[in-house]
Amino acid sequence: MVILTKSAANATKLFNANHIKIWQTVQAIPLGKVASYGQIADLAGLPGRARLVGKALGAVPKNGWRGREVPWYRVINSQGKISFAPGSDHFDRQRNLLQDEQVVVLGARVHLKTFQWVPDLAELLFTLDT
DNA sequence: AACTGGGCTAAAA
DNA sequence: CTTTTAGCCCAGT
Repeated sequence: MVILTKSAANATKLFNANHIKIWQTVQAIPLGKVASYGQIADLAGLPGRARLVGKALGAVPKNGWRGREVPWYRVINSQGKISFAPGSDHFDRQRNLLQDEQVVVLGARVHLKTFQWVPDLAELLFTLDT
């Protein structure tokens, strides 16, 4: 006998699944590099869902994921700018964390030509793993 | 079943 | 180079 429960629990699991993919992809961004929301969405297998990446990063568990930190602050928008309002607490926190790892932030801007993560094949395979 | 507003974006100006 | 425009997707209400 077969019971397919399309329950709320199941739905919740699917919802989290996308968040988890996003967190894992963000964990693959190397120290000192940044990526855009859209780039993370693409790498996570969720093309077109840049905004979901923003939401997922706002929902990162306090202790990280699977015992590792999720470097949410390495994700900025496609223009190379921090998306939080300049001067806000969030903005300052993100900028400080980036500068702590040698990423140069001028105003709200990071020079993508210099600091954007460009994963090679090996790195991509690694993220597809877990 | 609308409706809204986001840690967005590509393209145009 | 920067800013604006017009989509976009989706979770929460």
